[in-house]
Amino acid sequence: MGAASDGLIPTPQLLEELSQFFRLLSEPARLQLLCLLKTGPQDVASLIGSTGFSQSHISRQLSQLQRAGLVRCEREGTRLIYTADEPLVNDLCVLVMGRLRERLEQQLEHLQAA
Amino acid sequence: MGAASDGLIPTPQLLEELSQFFRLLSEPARLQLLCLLKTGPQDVASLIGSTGFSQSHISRQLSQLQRAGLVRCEREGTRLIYTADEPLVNDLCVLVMGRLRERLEQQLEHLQAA
DNA sequence: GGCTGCTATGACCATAGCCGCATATCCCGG
DNA sequence: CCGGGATATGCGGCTATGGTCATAGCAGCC
Repeated sequence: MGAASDGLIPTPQLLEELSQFFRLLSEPARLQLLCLLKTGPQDVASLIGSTGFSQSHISRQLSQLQRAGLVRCEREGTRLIYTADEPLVNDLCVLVMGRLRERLEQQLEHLQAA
Repeated sequence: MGAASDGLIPTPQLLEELSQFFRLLSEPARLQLLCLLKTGPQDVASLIGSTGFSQSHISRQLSQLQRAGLVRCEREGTRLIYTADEPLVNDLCVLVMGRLRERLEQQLEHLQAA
């Protein structure tokens, strides 16, 4: 399964868009923000407190995520409440985590065999 | 499904490993190599020809992919034949492509509605 | 309107990573 | 064991981006 697109070579544009998407997740700070927001909407102050990053940094990263549609925000008084708006990210992380786990197990048993 | 880990905040190490994995896919060159190899094993010369990149660049990228276990190689005479060794990558790409498609459709109908 | 607190942005530095050139290293075949 | 082709690696230039500081913009409240 998943074989529907096997054998197809993506166009350069698609390749670029795919890699740009993965690039968003390739930064620990952004991934952390997404994971924090996964647990529920939060305002910027909370995110700053949880991560320890500067306000400007948080703002930039959230902008990127918002432009990509991974996050959305709404005003609450003077604050902005951000919300993760893409279950796909979580699914991707779960898949990759499973893979990391498999690899560790393989390394472990390879070690025990030797 | 996939909801088993909702609400869990990854440790810094896990965050780092996840993002490192995504970083591998965040480079068009590497993603292209993976897509080319997805169609079947190839030797380095073919990859150079298909991509137009220099030999040293190809070699470096393949090294990275190999260290990550996404690719594996075996000798055939004097040449190295590389093989994509991870269906996960294709699955991830399919998921993201579906998401890109959805977004384009939304933009389209949003345009028509206006 | 002016003040206050929150968020976004411009300027800037430091670093990481891509990429090619030249060269070293390796491995097969003779 | 040696030669030649194939692959890996040291080096350097360049660009992109993470990260901070200072500051501008902006929305609400008195």
